[in-house]
Amino acid sequence: MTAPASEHRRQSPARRRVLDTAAALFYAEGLHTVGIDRIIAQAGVAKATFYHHFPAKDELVRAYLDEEYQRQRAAIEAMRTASIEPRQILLAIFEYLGKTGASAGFRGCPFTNAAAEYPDPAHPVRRTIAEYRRWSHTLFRDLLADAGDPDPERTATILMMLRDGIVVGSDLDDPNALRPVIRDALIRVLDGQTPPT
Amino acid sequence: MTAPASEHRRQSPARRRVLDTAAALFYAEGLHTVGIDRIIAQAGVAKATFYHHFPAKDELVRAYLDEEYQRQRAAIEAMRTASIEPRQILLAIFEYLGKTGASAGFRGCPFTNAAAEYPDPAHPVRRTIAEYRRWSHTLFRDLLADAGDPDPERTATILMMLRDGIVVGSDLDDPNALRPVIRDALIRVLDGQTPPT
DNA sequence: CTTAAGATAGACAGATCTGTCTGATACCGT
DNA sequence: ACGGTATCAGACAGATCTGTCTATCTTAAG
Repeated sequence: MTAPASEHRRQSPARRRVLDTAAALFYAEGLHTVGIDRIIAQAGVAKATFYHHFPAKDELVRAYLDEEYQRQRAAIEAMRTASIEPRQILLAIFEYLGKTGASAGFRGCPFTNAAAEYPDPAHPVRRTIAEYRRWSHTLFRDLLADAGDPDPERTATILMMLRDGIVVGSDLDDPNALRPVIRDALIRVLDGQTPPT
Repeated sequence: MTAPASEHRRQSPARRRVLDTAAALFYAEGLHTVGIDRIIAQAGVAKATFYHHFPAKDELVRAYLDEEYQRQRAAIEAMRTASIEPRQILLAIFEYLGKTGASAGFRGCPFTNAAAEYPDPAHPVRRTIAEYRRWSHTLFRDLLADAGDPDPERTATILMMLRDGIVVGSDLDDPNALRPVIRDALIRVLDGQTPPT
């Protein structure tokens, strides 16, 4: 009746502490600048314990990104099962982007930031990033299709651009100047259909 | 009649070689992963010479970004003095973004990539990035004003989002799928004015 | 010619980082 | 009660990184 061994591992408190500490440090300071020593010290975990749960640092980075991915997926899935209007979900997503972008400690997108430090597209970390981005694009496409967009694939690609732009801009420019423009931008993209050239 | 000492320094061939090598390596592999040793080895420059021209590695990073900034500025300035229609310049800029985004070795925006590795907004590297982004925004705003946009400030902010989104997407997704959508996105933003809520 | 500046090779210090290993302790299910 | 698993503390190896320093060589201006 107990959970299998792999499950034990996943829910180990030490592992949990490492993951939480790593998430905070990685996001705030970057992947290469934060060393294992600092993570385990702050998490209060022995080095052997860390390497018992993660075969290497890259695997911790992967786990950090994967958890963030699952977190976002769960939040969106909750909205979709709540049977909210697809267009309302889109508005809510972009409203949320603006809000968190202007919140304290915001430091851009964990995935694009990670990509900047892992150039090799074949690297496992990059594969996780690619997975996340495929999911995002598919999510936009499906919502747009439900909302009756005439070309969901194309509009979803534009929404990805908008999303990335908001996140980058909130980090590098004044997020409060950006915030009131987001809704406008979204509406231009959603309602401004392009006449065939 | 000779150039002043500081000018000598700037145009030193060794310095030039270091800067070129650093630019290639930094862009392709990241800032923290590329060490001084590798740069000077590949540039064929002695360590003492390097530290004669740059007080520290961060200063090299700054110089690398600053040079990219000046390069872009010069290219744009050339277009503007050629008295091309402002809207045509905007179209050309975004066309260019799509083209380079799909070219071999593309690895995203040097500035946003650098920001991911330098979290502290007060750091000189971040200041250079901020300067570049202010210039970009101002450029968009002025072009839009010339082109008769009813709210150049606001539309410029949206164009910044679009720009960042294209660059990120070209790096992390399929750039060839993105390319044919760019013009559409740009036109939706430029022509789709939002009715006052 | 003299002198100052640019350049070279490479050793060196000091810090840091990843990953391994030892040895001991606590806990938990069977 | 036993055996596996998680955990701890910390030493250790090996690599790497930044920045300094010595000692020598070339070059060009005055």
